[in-house]
Amino acid sequence: MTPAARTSRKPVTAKAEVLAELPTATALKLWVVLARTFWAVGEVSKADIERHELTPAEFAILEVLYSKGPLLLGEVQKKVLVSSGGITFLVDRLTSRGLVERQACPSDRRARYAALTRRGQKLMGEIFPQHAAAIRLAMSGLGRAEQRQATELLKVLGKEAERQACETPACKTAAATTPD
Amino acid sequence: MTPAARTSRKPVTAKAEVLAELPTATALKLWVVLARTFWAVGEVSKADIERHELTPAEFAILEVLYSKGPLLLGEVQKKVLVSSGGITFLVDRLTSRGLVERQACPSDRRARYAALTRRGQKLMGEIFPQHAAAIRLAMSGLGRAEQRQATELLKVLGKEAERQACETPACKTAAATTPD
DNA sequence: AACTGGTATCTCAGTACTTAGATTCATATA
DNA sequence: TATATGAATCTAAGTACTGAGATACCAGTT
Repeated sequence: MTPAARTSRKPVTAKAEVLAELPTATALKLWVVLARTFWAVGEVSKADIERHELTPAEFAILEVLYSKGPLLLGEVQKKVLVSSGGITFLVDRLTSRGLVERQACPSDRRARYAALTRRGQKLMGEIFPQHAAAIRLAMSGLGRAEQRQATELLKVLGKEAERQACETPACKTAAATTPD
Repeated sequence: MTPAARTSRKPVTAKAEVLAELPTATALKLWVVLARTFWAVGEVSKADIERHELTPAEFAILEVLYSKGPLLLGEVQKKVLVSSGGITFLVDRLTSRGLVERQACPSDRRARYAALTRRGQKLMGEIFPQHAAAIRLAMSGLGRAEQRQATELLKVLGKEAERQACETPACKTAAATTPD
């Protein structure tokens, strides 16, 4: 095909179709769909969490402590993606409800562990399976193989975006957390 | 293969590997990666938006008005995923900055349009292309074909999750918006 | 030992929203 | 027409955080 032939067969497409071919439009569309999908799943998740009088951020803390055991506050912060003042505030509130407690770190007197209390353990033992089932249902639009495929794509996407986000001066959170 | 043979060849895998095979674990992992990726891209987006003294929600309103033209407040609300009080508040603030104005709706005296002012148009004409480029860069971990694939998967995922989210009594926003 | 730079947590004022309810109007039904 | 139901927006009070700075500590250098 000659260059002339290529340019001359320029199709009569709608403006939107042409735009959809452009790299920027492809990226913007993915961003919109990503945001919307996150929102939708988040709403389902939130509806389940609110039954227990917890905010999503509080639940995220309980969840990570439940699955990983005691963690330094800074580690929790990176996992749940809140500000430094945020974990202090959230852990305070969970502590006042008797679900979480702080523990001293032997090797570093600045640092403190957050850990589930026995009551927190018991609570999560009851509500985590329900919550996991709700998430599983929320994800049921995709089969398992598709879910894994989506996970892989998002992981690659997120890794590069995270790199960019953290090279800006303002990024204090989440710097080097391997999402496993 | 007899049932006995199937059970007897039970492999000696690590606990995590076994869990990764379970449907619930697959879904939970996707949820975590989805949240983290959304956060990372959102941080990049936010960093760009804040250069213009705008919040992400404010920018989202400007963006949708810029690309779609005047829209009823309720339509804007569904697009940018905030509460009903939220758009009133946000449009008020954008109005006070001279970027947006309200217009009467001829066919329904309850309803009002939000529209960009000339100043808002001008502003978006300058900053939207920059922002689009930033998003494109944030998405550059994936090639274009992969981005389209991710978009398709997320669309299907989001559609089902949105259906579930909106069947709960608390869902007031976003009910029937086709993300185009 | 004193100093420097860096890190972990905390404090607190500020803010961007949310939630619940009120208001105004539209639409359908009797 | 009257009434009921529901939708679109607004109001006001409340809340879950954020961001910037303070404090306490660690680790390496002089």
